[in-house]
Amino acid sequence: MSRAEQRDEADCVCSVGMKLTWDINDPKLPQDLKQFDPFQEWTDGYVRYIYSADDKNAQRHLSGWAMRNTNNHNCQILKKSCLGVVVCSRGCTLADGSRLQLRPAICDKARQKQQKKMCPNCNAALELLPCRGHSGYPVTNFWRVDCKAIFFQAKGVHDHPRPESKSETEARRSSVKRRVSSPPFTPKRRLIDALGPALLCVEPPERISFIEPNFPQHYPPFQSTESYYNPHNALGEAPPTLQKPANTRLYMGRPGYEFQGYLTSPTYPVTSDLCDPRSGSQIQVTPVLASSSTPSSSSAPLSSSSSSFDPQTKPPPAWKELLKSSAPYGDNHHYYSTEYPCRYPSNPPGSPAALQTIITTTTKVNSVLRFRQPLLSVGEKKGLPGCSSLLDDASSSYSTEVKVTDEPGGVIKSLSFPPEPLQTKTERTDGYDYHYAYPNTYRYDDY
DNA sequence: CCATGCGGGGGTA
DNA sequence: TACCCCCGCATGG
Repeated sequence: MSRAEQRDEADCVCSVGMKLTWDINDPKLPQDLKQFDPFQEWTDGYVRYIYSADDKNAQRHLSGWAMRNTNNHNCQILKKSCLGVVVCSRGCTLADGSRLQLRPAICDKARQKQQKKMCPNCNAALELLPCRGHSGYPVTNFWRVDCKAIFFQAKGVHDHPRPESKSETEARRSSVKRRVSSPPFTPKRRLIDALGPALLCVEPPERISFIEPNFPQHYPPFQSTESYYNPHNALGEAPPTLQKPANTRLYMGRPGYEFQGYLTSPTYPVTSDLCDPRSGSQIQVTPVLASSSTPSSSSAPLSSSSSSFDPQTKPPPAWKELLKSSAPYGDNHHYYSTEYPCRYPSNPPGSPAALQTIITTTTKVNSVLRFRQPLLSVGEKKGLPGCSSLLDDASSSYSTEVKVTDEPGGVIKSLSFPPEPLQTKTERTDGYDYHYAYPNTYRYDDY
């Protein structure tokens, strides 16, 4: 790599994964990686990240979104699809103005059970708002392990609010256990019973820590490019700097049909992604974050926010495209499907979204891989956990140069998302029911 | 209990 | 053949 390229890379405020051109299905993934991306908890959009194989969160295939394992019949690539978010079917507003946004249980049975419960606030039924962010199908995340790296690729743009994060859910769960075992019955107990661990967010934010220190719950005032690209970031000993782009992003409403800037749970840092093309409205954030949110910072190393540096990471509303009513969940969700603004975004013809759908295949990649790379050791078992790399034999290192080809990766790379103005005005027609404007997630503070 | 993974298998285009 | 989803099983916290 030339010096110029190195510099370029250093200056480029872009994730490592997105800088390289690759697709999760490629026979050969980039090799000799020198940098890794810090773990991203809330990925959204058609993004790619490359984590260190030592990154525990990556090893666990973690995601803030409730993702469930999906069988793609390919042991090399783990595929997970988004379950959406559980909300009050009535869309009631909690005392603090927030709304209920529970994390769908991953386990099918647990989820069914969960949905039978009532909204602790208005006693209405709870409803699962499915994700249809990927051409009508749930957003999918793909994980693939290569000896020294864990490749992550996401396809689709979540068209629903964020559920509480896994850590929050767990924190509450444990919290519930503690309480349930002591006090007999209190008004609050009712809520607990109603939602199980889901609504007991009584723990102070501090308690809700992520598996790794990498998850800044408190955002430091600044982050240098160095820290961002520091491989150690992904190793668990991350410096206390802002480095979780997606994670720090407030799920801002999308222009035209946003959730009116619904935020994630109160425990999340108040940061916004003003550079998010989808963020039509802007939020005033703390000076700290504001600094990394100014338009000019989109190219500044100060912010590691993927949302601010990578257009592909934050595709414009157009991405919500194809959420045609004919989609899988088309009718069931009268409420959401017909009124939920994000369900009906406009999608300019030939939008990246449309193109992207072209590269979403993963199933049975083995066969593909075999075709493309005879040397591939198909016999390899379980690529993910270990270092089963199917690339062991790939003596030649993968070119890290952008290859503009007809390959999936090439397509991605060549894509340039339409500037947000394009759809800043879509469908927020009058009829829009703001029931689903999520100013916040629920918060339980009637203690 | 429930999160996760795995893999068989059905349905559809 | 590609891709989606469901289901049961096993494991582990």
